[in-house]
Amino acid sequence: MGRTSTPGNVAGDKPAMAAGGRSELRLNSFLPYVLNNLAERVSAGLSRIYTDEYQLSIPEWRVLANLAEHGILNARQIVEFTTMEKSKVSRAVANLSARGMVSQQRAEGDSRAKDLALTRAGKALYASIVPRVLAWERDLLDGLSPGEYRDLMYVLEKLGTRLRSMR
Amino acid sequence: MGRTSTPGNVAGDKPAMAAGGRSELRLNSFLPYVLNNLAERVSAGLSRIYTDEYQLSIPEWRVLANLAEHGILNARQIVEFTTMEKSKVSRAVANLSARGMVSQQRAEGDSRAKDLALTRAGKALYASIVPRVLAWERDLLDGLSPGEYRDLMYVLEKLGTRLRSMR
DNA sequence: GCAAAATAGTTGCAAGTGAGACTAATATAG
DNA sequence: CTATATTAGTCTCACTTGCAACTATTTTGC
Repeated sequence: MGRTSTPGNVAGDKPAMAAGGRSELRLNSFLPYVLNNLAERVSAGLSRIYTDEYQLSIPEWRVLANLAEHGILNARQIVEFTTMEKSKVSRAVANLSARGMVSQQRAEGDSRAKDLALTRAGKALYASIVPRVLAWERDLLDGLSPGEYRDLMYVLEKLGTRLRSMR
Repeated sequence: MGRTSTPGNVAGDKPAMAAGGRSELRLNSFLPYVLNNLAERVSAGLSRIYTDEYQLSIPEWRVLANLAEHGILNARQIVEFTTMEKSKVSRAVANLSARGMVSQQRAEGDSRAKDLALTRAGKALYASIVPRVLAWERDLLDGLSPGEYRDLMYVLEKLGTRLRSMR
């Protein structure tokens, strides 16, 4: 599982050119474009599971998943984890709460904040969705070798870090 | 530029498990989640360039870039290239047209369709943006080795293909 | 050659969104 | 302490979006 050889050099070379200054834009090898197109299509494919079958919006699903994973969180923490707007999080929480999936309780020691947690029903909902989305991911990743998968996740992680340090 | 060794195994192993059926979801190694978070943050960072400084919305920028790259296109083709909603494309085209950046002309042989193309002003606008977005991308990619970059683009491409065959 | 289906593109409408004003509570500084 | 700044979360408003309905044209099938 060594280098992922690129048959036909699909991606083209890295646009380094620090000296020499070529400056043409090819969308198919422009990372922001490629990344966004792919992410949107992945999101659209996956979200059909929890929207169609569980009437959860994407923001609601993200809140659900983060609460499932981290236990008790307040809205600000969810904002940090998801990079969603705080108003978006607020509304997603309100909806989930109205549907009895999330409990809210003023936080001890800071009564501005609310401790959010999944209710029993929320956990059950989450538990019923997880296998479906994992299966979907598995299906998507099917063509990737373990090495390719690791490379991918590693580089995405690296880009995320880099991005954090850019502005 | 060989295997991208993963210090500390940031990404975790590929969730293959075809047999054995583990089923826990960890968001930080759940590709759709990681991909979307990254893509959104990349998009937010990059789009500041053409929104703040050129008053272009993201859909408008995408239309502009596709016309610059492919020459004459109709709206349907832009929809294909960008995977944006056709109404979104329609409105972006209308705006660009109103600002004199895009010309429209009924297509020969099919008078439902319109041949869209950049005007001189549209090309000039595009030409002034390209160096900025390329510089931004270069900055983002700075920490990546050429091998990592190729791995990334190759795997993203592969996922895109896979996705197309899923539905 | 014509009726029915398909396609290109626009538009109306309801829902979702982002930005920022706002309320309430807490932290900071002098 | 008290005044000021900061923070958590909600809410309002203007704008964007997605969907479906719609017009106009072209293609298909009989």
